[in-house]
Amino acid sequence: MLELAILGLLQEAPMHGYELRKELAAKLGAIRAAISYGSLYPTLRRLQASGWITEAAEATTTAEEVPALTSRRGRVVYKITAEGKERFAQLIAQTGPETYDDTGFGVHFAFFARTDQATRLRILEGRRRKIEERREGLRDVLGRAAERLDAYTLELQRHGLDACEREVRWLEELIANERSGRAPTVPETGTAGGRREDNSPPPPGESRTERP
Amino acid sequence: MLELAILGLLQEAPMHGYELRKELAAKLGAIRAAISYGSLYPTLRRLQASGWITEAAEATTTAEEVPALTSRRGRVVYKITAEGKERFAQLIAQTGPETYDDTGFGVHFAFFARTDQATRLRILEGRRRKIEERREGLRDVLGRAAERLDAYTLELQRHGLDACEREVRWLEELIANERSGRAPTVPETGTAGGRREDNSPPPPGESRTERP
DNA sequence: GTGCGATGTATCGGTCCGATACATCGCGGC
DNA sequence: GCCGCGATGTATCGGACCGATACATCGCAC
Repeated sequence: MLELAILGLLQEAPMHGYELRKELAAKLGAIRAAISYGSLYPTLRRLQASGWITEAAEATTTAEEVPALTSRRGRVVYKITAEGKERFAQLIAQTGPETYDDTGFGVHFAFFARTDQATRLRILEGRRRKIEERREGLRDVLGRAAERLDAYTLELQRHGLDACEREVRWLEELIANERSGRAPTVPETGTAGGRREDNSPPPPGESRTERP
Repeated sequence: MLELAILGLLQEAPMHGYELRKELAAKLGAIRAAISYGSLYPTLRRLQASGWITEAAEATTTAEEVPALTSRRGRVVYKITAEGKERFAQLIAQTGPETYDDTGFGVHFAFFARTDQATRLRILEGRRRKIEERREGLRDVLGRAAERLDAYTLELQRHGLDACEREVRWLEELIANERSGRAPTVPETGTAGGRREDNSPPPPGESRTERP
């Protein structure tokens, strides 16, 4: 998952570790906290070893004129390679069971703008199926095993069930929208005043600036 | 976290691994999928080594009369010890940062019936604080960085924000209820004579919207 | 000029997951 | 009778990811 996320972000711009972490937090803030360096750096190393990213060390203008007694550890900027882009395309289109858990789905969804429509639909439906199963499980417990559980546990299940139902509805909307060939339209989320209504959909194929 | 959950479940009744996993799934179904055996068995081993649980091997009536050519691997029933109960009491009352993340909060909440009111309040408020912070982060991104992100990413954030707002409201309700409610204190069931009877825990959110 | 918070790279131990293996049990179908 | 098959049941292994920690630089306020 981390691998996919990093490759996706580096596709937008070269970055160093710290930056990557922040961008990741901004992009995935809805589904998980900031990623740990204990995962980030080893993964970067692995990606580099696989040839999917390269190190583009900071252009310390007029570089080694400064002897640097303490071997200055400059920040390391990473950049995706052509192979890396291929790898990303492969990972983003390939779905497995892990694609539908909370984190996996979140990461895939965050890069939907770079995903073809058929895959988007497949992922949304897979996610919906999974959440529906969770929902059924919770209904079962609340129905059949209710008297075995205390009030707090029951309340937890109820809250979870509510979240499931809500997510299914959200997914239904997205799926319908996807089928009709449009990007997500903004449903009335109670809050939020004037959000720009013209969220011009990212046309299935992305139209981002290629290679800055 | 797993340790706490296992100790809590075994406090209700002795169980073997498989059963433990199912009960865990039923009790925590709202927050996480079934726990993996790759975590469960090593943890059971650790708990046993620490003296918090003991192995109460199946009461194979008239035991070793059967030679058992293939050394029959019976199921292993675990039972909490007095030290284990102490350990549980300590873990359930002690709060750290991990108490407020999704899993940690879920596990603590699931055992609220065995938690004193002051701790319950502390945990609920800590969780609320954490979710409020997440909410602010999402609002920031949606407000300040909106044009940097594509429509899908924004939609993800909106959905996350919605979930945060909803959870905060849920927590507010629980907190209000806690402050005005009476303390339940559930004694041990199963083991030893349960002296005090009928403690109907507080109705956490009895005023929910209708549910089938 | 000094402390201090943000930026920045890196490692280590530990928790938990997913895949896999293997054995027993009850039951329906042939 | 017996055969397969799904549920029950215990167990291990490699890998992903986290949290704590360490250490270094930079800009800026006091």
